Amino acid sequence: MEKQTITIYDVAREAGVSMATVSRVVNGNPNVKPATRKKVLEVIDRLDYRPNAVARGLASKKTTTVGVIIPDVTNIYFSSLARGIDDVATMYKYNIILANSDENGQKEIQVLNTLLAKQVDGIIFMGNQVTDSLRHEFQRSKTPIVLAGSVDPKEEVGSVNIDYVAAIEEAVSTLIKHGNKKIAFVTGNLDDPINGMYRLKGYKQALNKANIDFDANLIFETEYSHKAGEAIWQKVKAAGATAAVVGDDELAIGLVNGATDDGAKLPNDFEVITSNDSKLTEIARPKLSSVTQPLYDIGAVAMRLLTKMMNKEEIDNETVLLPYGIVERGTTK
Amino acid sequence: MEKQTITIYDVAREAGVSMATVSRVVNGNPNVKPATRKKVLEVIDRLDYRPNAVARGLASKKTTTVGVIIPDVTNIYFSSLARGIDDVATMYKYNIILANSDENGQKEIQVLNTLLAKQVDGIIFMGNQVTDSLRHEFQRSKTPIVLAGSVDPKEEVGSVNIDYVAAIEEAVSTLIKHGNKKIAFVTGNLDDPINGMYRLKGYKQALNKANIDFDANLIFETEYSHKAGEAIWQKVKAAGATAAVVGDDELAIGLVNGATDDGAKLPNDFEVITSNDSKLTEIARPKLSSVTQPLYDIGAVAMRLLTKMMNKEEIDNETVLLPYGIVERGTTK
DNA sequence: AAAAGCTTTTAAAACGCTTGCATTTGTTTT
DNA sequence: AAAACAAATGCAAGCGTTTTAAAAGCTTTT
Repeated sequence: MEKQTITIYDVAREAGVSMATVSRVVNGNPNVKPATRKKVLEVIDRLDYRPNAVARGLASKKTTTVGVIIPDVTNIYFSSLARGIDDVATMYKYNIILANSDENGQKEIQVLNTLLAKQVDGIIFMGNQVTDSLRHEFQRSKTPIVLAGSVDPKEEVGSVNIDYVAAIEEAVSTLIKHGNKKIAFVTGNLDDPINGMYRLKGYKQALNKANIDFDANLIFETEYSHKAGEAIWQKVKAAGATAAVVGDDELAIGLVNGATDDGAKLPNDFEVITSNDSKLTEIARPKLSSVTQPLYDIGAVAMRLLTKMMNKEEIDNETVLLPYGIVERGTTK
Repeated sequence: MEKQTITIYDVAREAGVSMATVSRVVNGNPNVKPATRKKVLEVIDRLDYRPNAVARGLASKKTTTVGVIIPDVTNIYFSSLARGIDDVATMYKYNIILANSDENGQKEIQVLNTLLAKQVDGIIFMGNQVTDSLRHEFQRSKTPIVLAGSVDPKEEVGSVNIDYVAAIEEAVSTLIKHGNKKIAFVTGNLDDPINGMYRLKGYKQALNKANIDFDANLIFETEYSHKAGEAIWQKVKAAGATAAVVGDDELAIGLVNGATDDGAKLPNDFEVITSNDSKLTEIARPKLSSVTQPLYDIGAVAMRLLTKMMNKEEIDNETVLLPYGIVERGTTK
């Protein structure tokens, strides 16, 4: 008893029409007499027919599937975006192939290639940098791509982000306004333009406006993890910082916990503003002050943008910036 | 200038062999003379040929894609499993179609159907209950399915879990040993057999062994969120509980934060043991004592089991239980 | 009632690959 | 050197749809 699949051909025979007609009713093509449609629908129902999407994909050259390259699903920042992506994908009848890349350039390229082999209709990429080899692959395939919460300085591909420069400038200015002069800049990989270019730029601009000299000793590059945050506290403290802007919530909590466990009282002894406003910020104690970002929306808008590209619709702006804000919670005075 | 795809046929022509031969080298079939293989490989490289997975899928009836139904990627418990799933999927050359279900029975069925339409080779299901209609769909399709961190009391489908009964019994016994008599049982939906059957059973068994009467007022059913945890603190307190076992880490942190914000000092005024040992337990302050589960491994083993099923390999045991433990951190004396 | 013009329906050719079977080529045996 | 066998390759029939061009049915017009 093998997996006995029933095909469009069976339906056609049973209904006494041609495959083409069945195909039309399945696809909602209006050129079908209501009576015929009804008859076919009945047979479909009776036979419990389910169109084979693979065959459809081959014939129509559309798979209604999009690839999503994500550094790590386990990181709440990215999983929040992913949720937004999946929801609007579903809304537009697409499915998502999710692939973790660990921000490893080689894996990214490999994954990208298998996604293209699978004929995805589009791709959403999250990751730190769009390397040249990656851009090369993007170009080669004519498949639409949009970056979500990720940036391509050359702006050659669509993307959805917030204005990281302005956001961090505002965060740092807030910290300065509170009287801090030595503010640590704690982020992940500086090769990521979000960190090494935009956020850093915002940081410098804020210092500049306040006539504070830039001090390279206050720049800390580490990984996005709680442990890394705890570990870096001693260094931050040793550098004499009285506050920090941090590029990732988990990292920020690590720093806060490192400080607290070390006897510091936040926000009086030390202030922190983090960057992602994930739900972790409300979970931590004290609650984290943060740049706010519409995480879910970044994913949702990115996917929406992608649907437009896949449909070859007119697009006014391929690089969209969503609004950000600053919330002060327990880690700022 | 349309997306000009080059096919196996082009390669065959250029290399002066038949499609069959090209297919063989692409698929690593050993029946090809090394010299021919080399020649074909060169052409493939030169033409930058990339086999169309959709066509392959249609011809071979294998898509090397598995469907993953997940309640919510944003929940760290599930995303940890998902990470394990994806990693071993990649290891075995599979890709993953990820679909959020919100534990909504209707969405689950719908998603399941589109996954089957896409001809996935297998399915990993995470969700609270395997309803009859779901089981019906499982049965109907001959596609292999395994549950990860989810349970089917009827044991009709493969699954990977820990022994929830024993784990919670041990957790509660620990709390009893610490002198607690009124222990709250705080979880999500009791319709989920993990909560309503297994964990609850473990809870009752522990009470029973200690000759403590079961008190229905100490059972709290809510949703898996930080907010819900904060909210339920007052009720837990009002019920006179001096400790709690909690079914989800985010929920547990909510409860802990609710207590702490209310002036309670943990663990002396109140003890908590949570269930999932996700990274949140280390992030929270005080750190959460917890039942430990190998989250990543549950996903990984589930996927490994699925590969065996897809390969029709012999399987000794379709319902596997992984080891659990108890770690006492800051929320127990 | 033939001509015109629509609306429906059908036939059959793709889509790009895998695979069973037949054929060809090459190697051993006798 | 013919016979037997093994290795390598080619042929062609699928796989289950979509889609285009052509055919068939109906209505209206004249």
